[in-house]
Amino acid sequence: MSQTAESTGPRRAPTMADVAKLAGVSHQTVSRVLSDHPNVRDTTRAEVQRAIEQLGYRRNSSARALVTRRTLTLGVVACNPTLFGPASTLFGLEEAARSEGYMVSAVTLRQYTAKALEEAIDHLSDWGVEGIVVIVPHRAAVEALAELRLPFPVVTVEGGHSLPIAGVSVDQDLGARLATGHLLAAGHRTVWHVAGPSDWLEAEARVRGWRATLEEAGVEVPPPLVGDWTPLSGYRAGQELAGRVAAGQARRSSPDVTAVFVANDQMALGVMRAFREAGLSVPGQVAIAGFDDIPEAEFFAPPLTTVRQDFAAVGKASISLLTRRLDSPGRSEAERVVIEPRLIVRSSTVS
Amino acid sequence: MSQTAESTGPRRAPTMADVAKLAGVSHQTVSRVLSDHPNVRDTTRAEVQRAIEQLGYRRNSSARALVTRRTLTLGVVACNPTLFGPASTLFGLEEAARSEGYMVSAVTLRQYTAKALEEAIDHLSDWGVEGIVVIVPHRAAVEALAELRLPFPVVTVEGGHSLPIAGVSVDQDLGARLATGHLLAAGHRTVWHVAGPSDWLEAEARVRGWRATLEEAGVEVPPPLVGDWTPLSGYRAGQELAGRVAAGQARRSSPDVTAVFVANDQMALGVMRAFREAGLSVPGQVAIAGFDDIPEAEFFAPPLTTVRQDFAAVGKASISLLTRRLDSPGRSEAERVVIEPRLIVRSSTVS
DNA sequence: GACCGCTCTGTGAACGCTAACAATGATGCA
DNA sequence: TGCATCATTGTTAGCGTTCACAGAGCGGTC
Repeated sequence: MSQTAESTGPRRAPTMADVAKLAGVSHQTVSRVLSDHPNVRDTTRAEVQRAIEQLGYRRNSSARALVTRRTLTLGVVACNPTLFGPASTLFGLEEAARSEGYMVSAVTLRQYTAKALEEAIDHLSDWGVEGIVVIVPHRAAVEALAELRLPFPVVTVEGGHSLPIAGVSVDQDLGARLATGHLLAAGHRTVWHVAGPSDWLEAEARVRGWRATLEEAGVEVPPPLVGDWTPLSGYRAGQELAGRVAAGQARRSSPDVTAVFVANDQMALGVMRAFREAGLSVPGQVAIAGFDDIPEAEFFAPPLTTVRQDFAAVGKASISLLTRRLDSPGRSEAERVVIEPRLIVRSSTVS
Repeated sequence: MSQTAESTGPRRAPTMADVAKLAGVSHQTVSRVLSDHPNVRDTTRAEVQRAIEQLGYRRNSSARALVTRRTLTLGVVACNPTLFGPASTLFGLEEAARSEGYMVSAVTLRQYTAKALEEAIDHLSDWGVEGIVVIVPHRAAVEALAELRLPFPVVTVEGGHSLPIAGVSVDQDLGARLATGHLLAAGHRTVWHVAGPSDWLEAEARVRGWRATLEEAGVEVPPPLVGDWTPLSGYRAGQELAGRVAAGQARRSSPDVTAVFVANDQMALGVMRAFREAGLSVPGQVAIAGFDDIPEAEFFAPPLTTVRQDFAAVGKASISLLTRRLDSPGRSEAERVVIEPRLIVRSSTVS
């Protein structure tokens, strides 16, 4: 009861020659039919089609790639596909690639070292990808990437603007300004910040936008706390902040904590838990804004004001940047696409 | 300032023949060095290695695949890589595949129709995958899959047990029993259930486990509510349940709502929001348990009791199942791997 | 010294496809 | 009718590997 039919033996996959013989034409004509070449008589084409279906023939991609020198495969190096951002980007990216006729192969990274990145890229090169998208918004990784002289085009996602690599990114600075400005407009004297890890480019840009907004408004800039994107680290930062609220009137060394801009929604969740445990009401005593707009954010207690990033658009854009490069290998300037984020106001900042 | 060096022109990638010429040996010897064949003199091997490095030579995977008839590529069809489960599975799976020397190419599905599934598989076949993992725990999809007679092995993830396809799954029934049993043990008269969409196999299995536990305990089985995995649908179900609590003593047609087992954490979040808005305390008036243990669950308000699934293990197991099949094509029985879930008790069920 | 067996290396032929060119027949037009 | 043109098809030669086999050289055994 094996899957192969009858007793024909192991029966190898049919080849173009088999189809040709059955249809009574040359293999080249079969090839022409498959690649939609115009100069094939309709009756011949039909005959070939029938033979193809009858045999269940499929073109051998390796043979094809060998002679055309095109594998039609794109590689992706992703940091952690469990995070909402990278996962969504990957989703949009794969769809875009498929619709342009490419296959995408992904490699995930456990560590963000130059070595791990090189290994990942090596692995992809071994399989002959025509280009890669790197979704590792980590300073060290992007710098290592810039050093590498690769024989195919590379596009980064959130790779920053300082290095000469093509890339797509959301305007993190603007996002941070939207959130911080929103809190200031609500009447808060200043806005505290729980940042992401300092070696992440996104984290850094969000700090910049937050700081600039405060400085432009001429208000005091409190020292930012630093987390690692996880709810737990947000929880720790929240405890620290709650402590300051409690100290309150007593200690006048830093401004009151009445508003916090947290660098991502997961950490904001942790911060809110800490506040809850400390008996602080949100937004009554402290207003909180996050970043990302993960699907859960709307249902947090209270629903979280946050900055939405269109990750699907990011994925799509990265593919179009990459394929554009593949089509015209001449261009070498580092093209950049920037996508605008949007502020989503919910009840964690307005009562 | 193009990426190619000097004025050597477009310069094609070096081939085995180039390496052979430089090292003063035949291409076959180069091949032997690359595949670690024992019968090569050490000095020769070193010479070849040096030539390889000097030229920056890489084996052409297409040519290799053509002659060996092995693409060393595995395909994955995933439903929605934005969900925590599939994403984590993919993560573990990719890592396992890579360590076994395979590349993985993923295709994502927007719709769960037989047609979409077939297209996805077609796409993968076109690129010559040696086998595929299907992460689409949807009844229609799995049934369609069972109909397909594919020329390569297929492994499902959460594909149910009714069909003769190899697969890996978490024991959903057990998970539901753990959660429901936990709530009964805490003294609740019965446990309500917010289920996932009925055409999802996981949802169905969780309903089964929940119902069986109640029946075995000899308590009344309330009618299950149905959501679609999203927090919003959980919110709606929560409103419905909150209404019943309010009706309370008045209406005796169904048992009191004091405990709810929700089929995933995201919906549980929605349920909790609805309860909060209705002024119901968790776990004071109603206890809630979820399923999945997403990273956020621990920081919900209150932290959520839930069932943890080891998705990384699922991914790993699916690859080992698949590669085992590739290595011994004879076996055709539908092997199944079942992974045990674990109950994580937090304060949403105990005060 | 003839023979065997072993190690190391090279030669030639696939693998299944596309590209380039050649060949055929039909058609158009002077 | 003759010649150029075009549509349609076939033939041949690779693409860069690996596999199967052959061959050279060497040491040991009887």
